[in-house]
Amino acid sequence: MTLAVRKRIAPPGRRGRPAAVEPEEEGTRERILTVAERLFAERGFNGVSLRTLTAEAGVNLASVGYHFDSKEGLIAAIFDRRCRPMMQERLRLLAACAEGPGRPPMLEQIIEAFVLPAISQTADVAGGGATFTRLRAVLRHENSELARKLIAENFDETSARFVDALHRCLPRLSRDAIHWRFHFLLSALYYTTIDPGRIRHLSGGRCDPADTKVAVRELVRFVAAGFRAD
Amino acid sequence: MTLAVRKRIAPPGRRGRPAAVEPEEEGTRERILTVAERLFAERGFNGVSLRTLTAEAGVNLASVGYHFDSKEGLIAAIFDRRCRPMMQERLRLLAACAEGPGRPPMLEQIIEAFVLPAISQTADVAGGGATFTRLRAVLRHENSELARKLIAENFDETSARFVDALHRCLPRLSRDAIHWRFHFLLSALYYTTIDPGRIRHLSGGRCDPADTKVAVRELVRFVAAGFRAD
DNA sequence: GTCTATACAGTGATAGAC
DNA sequence: GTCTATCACTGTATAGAC
Repeated sequence: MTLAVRKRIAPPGRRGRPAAVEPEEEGTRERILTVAERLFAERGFNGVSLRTLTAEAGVNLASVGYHFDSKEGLIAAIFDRRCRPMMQERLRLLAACAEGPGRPPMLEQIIEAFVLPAISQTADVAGGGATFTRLRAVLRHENSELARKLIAENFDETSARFVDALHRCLPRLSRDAIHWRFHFLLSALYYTTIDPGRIRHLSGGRCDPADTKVAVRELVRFVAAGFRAD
Repeated sequence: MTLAVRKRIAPPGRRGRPAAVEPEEEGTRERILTVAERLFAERGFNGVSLRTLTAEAGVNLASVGYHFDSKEGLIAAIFDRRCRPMMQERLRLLAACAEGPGRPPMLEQIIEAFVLPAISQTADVAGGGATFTRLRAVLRHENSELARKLIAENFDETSARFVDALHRCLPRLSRDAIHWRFHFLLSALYYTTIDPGRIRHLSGGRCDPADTKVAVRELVRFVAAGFRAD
């Protein structure tokens, strides 16, 4: 057994270090969120009891109820913490889209505004983005109803905004066609972040989604052409 | 506990029924494969012990070892049973691709040859195709190393054949570009079969991958245009 | 060849002694 | 807290019955 109990390491303390940007070094709330995100991603939502979770985080069992009401409230907060900044970034980039000389076509700009924040977050291993991506995938196959609800709450509004923008960009397409093609945009984004190993393997290591720049470029090029079909 | 033991029901027998196409009504081997596929899809590979599995199937514990050597051998046989006919169908359709008046362009034919058998199998709920699709997804997130191995063994060769065919079809593209676009083809196919609910939800129910004909048509149109980009 | 009963060695979890 | 005996359960191996 490699468990080794992992005694709660004393927090780094404030010795000589200037005040960080964050309001506090690592509060109970943030600590729970970070540990829960990792554990849920590793063992699934039902695979982690609140007892093991709070023990691992070095906090009291009851603090989950205090900060998040329930276990579902906890995972909802995890989603919120990751999705809110990503959605804001998507909408910021969407608002910045504009036609102009020397700029890519509007369609390419919109697609990039949608995928760039997601791919950047997943690529941010240190910041926990990769963990959250994995958590979403694990949850989807473990508790699809809860996953469906959380994804709807966090992604529906932004997705609708992009569907509208894409339809304004390609007005000759039917609403259904736009939806189908948006679905294939989601496909490319999802599969690229969730299973980068398959293309790496098939290409003998030559194509690697870990190279964010190349991945975004290839994805935008392919999907934009798909949207322009017929 | 709802186990209920399910005493091995006496096989239906051949009473008055003409000899079926299959060699036997339902042998131990087939029974194990079918039950295991369903249980693994529901509870994961590690979530099902050989004891509960054999009890559910109404067979002896040791018969798994006899027929499949090990638990890994069992899941390998499950993959083989589902993948072999699908791969044969893919290669048969690929061989049938040809240019000609009144036929779709070669590129569209190749893409359809790749996706049609997969989507048909997933749509075949009664035949267990949907269960196998779910099993693959669950396994991928539970035991990625085993999943990677099984997917490589069962899909690598056929995929390479299609990559070659696609490159012959679009010789001006680099090998890397072909691989990236094949990756997006896999994305569209994977996401369409694994999460048909998302587009159904976003489109207010108007777009539904359960309509196989429409799904294949939209997928082929989008992906073919993507392959022709630039 | 097919199937069965049973034995075996390894696992994580747990409860009680210290 | 820390060690240890025990337990329930796992996948696998084998000897023998049809």
